[in-house]
Amino acid sequence: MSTESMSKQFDHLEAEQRIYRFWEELDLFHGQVDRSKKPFCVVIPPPNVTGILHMGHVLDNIPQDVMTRWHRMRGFAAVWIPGTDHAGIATQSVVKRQLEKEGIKMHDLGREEFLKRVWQFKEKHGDIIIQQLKRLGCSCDWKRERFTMDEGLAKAVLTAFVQLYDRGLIYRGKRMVNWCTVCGTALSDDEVEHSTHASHLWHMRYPLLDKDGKPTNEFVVVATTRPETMLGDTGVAVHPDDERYKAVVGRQVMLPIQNRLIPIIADSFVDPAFGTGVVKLTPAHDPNDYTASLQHGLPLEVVIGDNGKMTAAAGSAYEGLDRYEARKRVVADLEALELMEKIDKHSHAVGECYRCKSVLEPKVSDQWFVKMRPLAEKAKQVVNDGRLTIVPESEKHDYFHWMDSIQDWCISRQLWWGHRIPVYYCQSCPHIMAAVEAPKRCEKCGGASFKQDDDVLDTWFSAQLWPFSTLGWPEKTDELDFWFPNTWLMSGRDILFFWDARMIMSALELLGDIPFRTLVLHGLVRDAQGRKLSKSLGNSPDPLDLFEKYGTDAVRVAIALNYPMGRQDTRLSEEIFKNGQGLVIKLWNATKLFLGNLGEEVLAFDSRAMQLTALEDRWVVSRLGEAVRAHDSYLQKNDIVHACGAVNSFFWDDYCDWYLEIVKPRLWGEGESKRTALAVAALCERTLLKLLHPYMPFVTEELWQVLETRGVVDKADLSDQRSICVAAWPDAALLAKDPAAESQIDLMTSLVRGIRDIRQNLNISAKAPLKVRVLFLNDIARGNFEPVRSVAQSIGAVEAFLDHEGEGIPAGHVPLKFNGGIGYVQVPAEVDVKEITAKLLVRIEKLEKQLAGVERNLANSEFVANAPAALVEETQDKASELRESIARLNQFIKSLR
RNA sequence: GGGCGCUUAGCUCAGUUGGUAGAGCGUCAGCCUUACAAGCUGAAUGUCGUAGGUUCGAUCCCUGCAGCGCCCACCA
Repeated sequence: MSTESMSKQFDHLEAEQRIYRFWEELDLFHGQVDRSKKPFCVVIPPPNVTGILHMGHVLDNIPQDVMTRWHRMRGFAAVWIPGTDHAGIATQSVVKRQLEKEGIKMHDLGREEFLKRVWQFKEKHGDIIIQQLKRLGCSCDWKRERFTMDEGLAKAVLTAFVQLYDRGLIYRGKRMVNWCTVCGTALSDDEVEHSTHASHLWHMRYPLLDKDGKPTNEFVVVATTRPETMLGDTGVAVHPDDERYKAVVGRQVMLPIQNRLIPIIADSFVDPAFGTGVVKLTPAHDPNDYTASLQHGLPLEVVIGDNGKMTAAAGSAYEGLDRYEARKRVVADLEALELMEKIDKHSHAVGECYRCKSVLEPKVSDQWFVKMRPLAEKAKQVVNDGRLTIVPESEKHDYFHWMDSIQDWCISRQLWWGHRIPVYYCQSCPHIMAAVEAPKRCEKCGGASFKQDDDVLDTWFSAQLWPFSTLGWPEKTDELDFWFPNTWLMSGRDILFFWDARMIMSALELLGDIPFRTLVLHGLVRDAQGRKLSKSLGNSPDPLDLFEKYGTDAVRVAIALNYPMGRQDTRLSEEIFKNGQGLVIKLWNATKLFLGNLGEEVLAFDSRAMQLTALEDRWVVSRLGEAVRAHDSYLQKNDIVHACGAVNSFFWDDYCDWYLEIVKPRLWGEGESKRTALAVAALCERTLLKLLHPYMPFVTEELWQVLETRGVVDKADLSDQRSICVAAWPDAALLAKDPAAESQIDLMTSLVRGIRDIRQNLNISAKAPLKVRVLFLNDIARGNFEPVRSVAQSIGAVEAFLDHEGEGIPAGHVPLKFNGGIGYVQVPAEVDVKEITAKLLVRIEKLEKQLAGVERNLANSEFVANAPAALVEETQDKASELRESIARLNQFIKSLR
């Protein structure tokens, strides 16, 4: 590509997919076990197989791609393992709904046929999210793509189950669990979301019987938030020490509507201060009541069915009614019976399903559980002793708290889509067996007939194995040996407990090691008003729209520069994407400037052997090295914002705004000076493209190819030249710091800025030549000035710099301060004296304010006595400096009159 | 109910061994300067949430208060 054909801007719509195909053809992302290199392994948090890309994925995956690309370029044996999650509940309900649209009921179809349909659905839609991750530029090893229900992973899941079962860490038990009536399955405690609802506290009268079981005119009044459950009451409880009710303990009440006699018992779980101090007991539908019923031998009466509708036991008047409809009905019926004492307003928290948001019902049922206590202890240990790092550290607090209050994990789900629990019930005896493969004979009785458990496992059960199941566990593979533990894991804060914590526990238990060395958690993105992104609010931009509008590189770099580090969430606005786009354009144009001046020449240089004499060349190389060092040290600390920011500000502020502006005259000229400037610019270009590549992979690849085809070659750069993806990361050691050059350029830029400031203040045009007298603080400053004299002259449009001699401000000059001395700019005759005076007075006022502050400190004897000597001295210098400046300005104003 | 975080320029946010504040965007002013007007140059703007405490000195450390947010939680 020649300069002429380098288009005006980067056509991201045309280029991105072409470039991604190019990478795939070269097979650059396939990680190989290579023991001569250091391993780097990241596993993607597997998106739902039927999902589509949203901003959450974008947020998750950009840092992973940045880290993977960075390590790959740094010569690690890097692999980023992709894949998808079968997402039990979500996928099953999508397919179920789809079938219903066709008028097919899932249960009519039967388990086997239904699963066939889900697989078909998966085959059809499973690739969408993968293609979208490619659009995002993710450099995943697609040859290692996995699915949580593929053959290998299924084996891992069953093996894990059997091992935990054999160690006594998995058991079956009758418990009260959270039941989602919409999804039709039990959930774990972590899948419950609590939210506060404004509701009522119904006070209901239960007619009291006397000691002999005869009706009385008395009542006990119970308070409840769920009146419909009274149909299943099998008792009433009061606190044993509650004087108000001591007399009635042991007596019975007539449960209204049901007309059933139920006992009044005493139990200390009752809070006498709440409501009336009397609690109705519905053992089948309340966890506390269930516990109490076990102690007091109360029966279970199930009145709400699995589908959220009232059962036959609720009575024929209620059977089949939705639970909320039944609530209204019960309240009305009790009112009609004059048994409703009062209804208070009351707000309380209810548990909701994290998937479908419907209100959960407590339900007593047989479920499978994992014993978490022993696992949690080990998981705390590895974080405590620093083997596993959590970033940001503040999240450790939540982690430990969760581990400390952990309950056993309900892993059985009453679904069809998922890993079927590998437990077999002998049909000839009560023995049950857990096995990866269906057993042939019963260990106990030798029977050959088995029934497999109907339930499937929680999706998070398979997800927790992801860091090692994707590497081949339970087989002893080379990959597992090399890449486990994973290097690094990035996830949103919202799945710390669902996923991250459980991976830690299962890896420790099953492999005896941590799953990854560093866990990095990020916050969420919100919209410009600070609201959560959600479909219903319509405030969640489609990432693909953003890619098309701004370019994927622009979106990526914008996210990187605004990443929600730590606990803070980040607000997204179109503004940041526009800025990202600006950076892409700027990079494009800087390269265009460089190539435009290269002409048809071939530029083969050796950066290691370059003898830089021009000050700006030495300076920019020094700054470049500083940028590499800053970037790497930030990214080492997982600080993507500052890492990317360091490169960004070098590129824009140092390279474009100063270096390129300074060397333009050299580029327009001829000869060695031009060649050197081109070589330095080429070094900067090549280095910048590499530094920016993890953030902006597409445009940097495009420009890298342009430089390659134009023969811009650094002989010192032994990069693999096929693609920037495998180019060698810049070596900061070759870009040594040059303090002399830095302070010289610093002097120059501050001087030029001072002159520009005066031009603006006095309305002197940018090009009008000025005469400037300079007075240096010392010989060092004078020495620093000489090499930059001509540069400052051209950049500052200065006709001549003259040495200032003598006292005070020369007549008709306005003073400025720079890092190294004082300058006096000769004021052209046509400038308005009044205007200058006014502006100077403002400046004097500011200086005087500052001086007052400093003098106050110095007047304080305790400050002088206690502050470090160096600070006191510094303050004194500052005071005299300020006094001098004020005096100078006053003198100048006088001289104008 | 328990725990945690946040409060800094008009907006979004940086700011660690405590030494009176920064960036980007926006605003204003001047520039179409042969890479880029999606650009360049410059300017203005802050009792660092509030009341105390420690200190010579507090945006920073401690305490109370207010507002916002997050996580955890079976008072019916």
